[in-house]
Amino acid sequence: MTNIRTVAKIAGVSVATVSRALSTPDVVSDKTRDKVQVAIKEAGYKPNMMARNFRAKKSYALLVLVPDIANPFFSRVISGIEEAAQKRGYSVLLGNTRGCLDREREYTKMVDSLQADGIIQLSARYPLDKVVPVQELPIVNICECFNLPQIPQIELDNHGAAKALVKHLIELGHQRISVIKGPDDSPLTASRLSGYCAALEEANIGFDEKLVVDGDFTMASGHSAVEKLLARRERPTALFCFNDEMAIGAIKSIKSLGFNVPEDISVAGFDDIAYANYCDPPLTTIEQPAELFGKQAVETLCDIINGKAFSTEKSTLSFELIVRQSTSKITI
Amino acid sequence: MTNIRTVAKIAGVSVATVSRALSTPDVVSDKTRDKVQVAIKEAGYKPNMMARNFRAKKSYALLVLVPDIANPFFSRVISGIEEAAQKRGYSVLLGNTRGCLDREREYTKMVDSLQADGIIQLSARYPLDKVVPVQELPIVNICECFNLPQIPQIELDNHGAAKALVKHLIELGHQRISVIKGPDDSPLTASRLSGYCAALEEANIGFDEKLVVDGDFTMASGHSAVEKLLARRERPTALFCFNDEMAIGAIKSIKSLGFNVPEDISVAGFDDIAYANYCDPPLTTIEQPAELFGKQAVETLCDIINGKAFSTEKSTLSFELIVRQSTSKITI
DNA sequence: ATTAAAAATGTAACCGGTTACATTTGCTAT
DNA sequence: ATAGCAAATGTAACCGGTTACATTTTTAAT
Repeated sequence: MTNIRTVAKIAGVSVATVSRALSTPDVVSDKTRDKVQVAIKEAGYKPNMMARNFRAKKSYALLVLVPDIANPFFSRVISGIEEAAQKRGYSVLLGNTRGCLDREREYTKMVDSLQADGIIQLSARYPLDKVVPVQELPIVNICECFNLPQIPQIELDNHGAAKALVKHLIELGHQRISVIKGPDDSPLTASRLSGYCAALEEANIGFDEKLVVDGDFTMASGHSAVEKLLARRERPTALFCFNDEMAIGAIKSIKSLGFNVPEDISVAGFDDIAYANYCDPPLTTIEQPAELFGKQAVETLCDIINGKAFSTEKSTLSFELIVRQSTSKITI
Repeated sequence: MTNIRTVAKIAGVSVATVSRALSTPDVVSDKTRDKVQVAIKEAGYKPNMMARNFRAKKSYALLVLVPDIANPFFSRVISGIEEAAQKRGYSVLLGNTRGCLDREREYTKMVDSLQADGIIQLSARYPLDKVVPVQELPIVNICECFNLPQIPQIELDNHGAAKALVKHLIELGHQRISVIKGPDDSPLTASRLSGYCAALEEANIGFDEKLVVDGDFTMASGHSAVEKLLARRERPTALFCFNDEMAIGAIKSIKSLGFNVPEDISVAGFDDIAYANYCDPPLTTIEQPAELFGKQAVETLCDIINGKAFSTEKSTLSFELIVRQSTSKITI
């Protein structure tokens, strides 16, 4: 393996000059720079980034901790992360945690051992036993936040989005609006539920806890939740699922029970995954700026890593209500 | 930052002993090992992996080059890669190439600069101008292969899968079977098309090139392809799409034109993405062992990296035909 | 008790860059 | 021509581990 010393020998200069010709070419004379370039070509020299990074005590790698990389929403976020990271000269390390705390902890050690400069976490669990300053463990928490004031967080206006969606349903005449929520340990569940309640309250509709059923963000859970819901005497006329997958599962279930969407029951989701526009009927949902989550996370994390000023205020991104054909005016 | 020398001083031993206590504990006496452990705890020492890897000239990172991380099939493959890599002590670097050759080339340099030990490529383009031995650029090509005999490749039996699927359609009585193929520069297109032809030939059905239309693996392309297809005088009775996304787009289009699936036209896809079981009607398709692709790729790549024996034979994985409700007996 | 062999430990070079500091070279002004 | 300064280059230490080789300690055998 040719190294910088080989190049120096060929060019007839010192290793320092070769190093400078590469990293700070402006301080090297034109003549010398050319000599070095020729020598580099002749030697077939490729700088050893590990050596460079080791010296600089930086890995130039960002670690992404994601509960499930196969989730289409997370995929888009990661796509945004990758693009932004690449632009800034960082590489992206992938950590699929499957929601498992052990794996999160394990991956977090990569920062201690200088294998990653920082972490972007896409789920709501702080990976250490106690919170340390972000300078010590550079971390940005996005999409689903654990609400620690010391940690930079980027989140959708989940309350506002849920409220807007439910308001849309109410405007269509719906009063009995069911919810398939997420797991109770997810902060998304709480904020979307509060948005739901807020919309009901504004319209003077009473909250009925029997209309709220559990889900876990999978299509299968949406499917099974509906069976309970429609077995009841008094059926809801609309159904708000806390993500698109559950809505898709719910629609399948509703149809197989002999009902129609939206004629018998309106269904709405959350996320606007690619498929939402292709299901039958196309899904009314909330669009999230997935790639923007990734981009902002990278920018904030890089600021932290490089000791720049950054805000510990939670950053809130805006949503868009996408009305498609899965919701319609109530028909009696 | 506490380093190995600090620990050595505290423990009252040499740096070599500390290093050995960590990497080859069996050659260190019990007493010394304990002393070192205590010193490590006292110093709060975390080994610097960059230094270790630098010395070993190995990054212990595998680079995954994927054309589109948001593709649900690729997501599953990556999930399999991540799991297998983690088990073997490798981390996973993500390179989203968006099918762009420049980005592939750029990422490939990470191996030259020792930022990655090898590459798993999920698309069919060799990233260098000319092929070099895998020992020089450790690379494994999976899912969609460029057919270079020197490069280890793992692929589905695409010909056999397409043939089995078309045979299934023929057995249901279909004779006019349309195809929405992929881009012509993808080897998947050729092998799946040849499987289609083989099935037709076995059934003595003539090949009609007017039944084959272009697609690009997106839902939108499946949607628009159908419009051309059904505008014709003599409609096909079945449609084989080269992936599930296009099939989903096609189904939407078919329905919006007033036809029913499968009564008027049977539709089949390829990949068995999670959604295939939840669309309406559920999609007949080919299941690919996505995670297994990832696992085998990691194993082969690690063998190459570590100089072990490996096969340059193309490895072929088996598929499964999943018959759901989007295909049915022809009705006339 | 003595010695040989084995086990444990220490010393120091090494990996391939970067960079503080020292030195040399080139340029300008008198 | 020469001092004075800036620009260019060189020397060598340093980053934090690993490991070949040398040395010391322990164990086993006579």
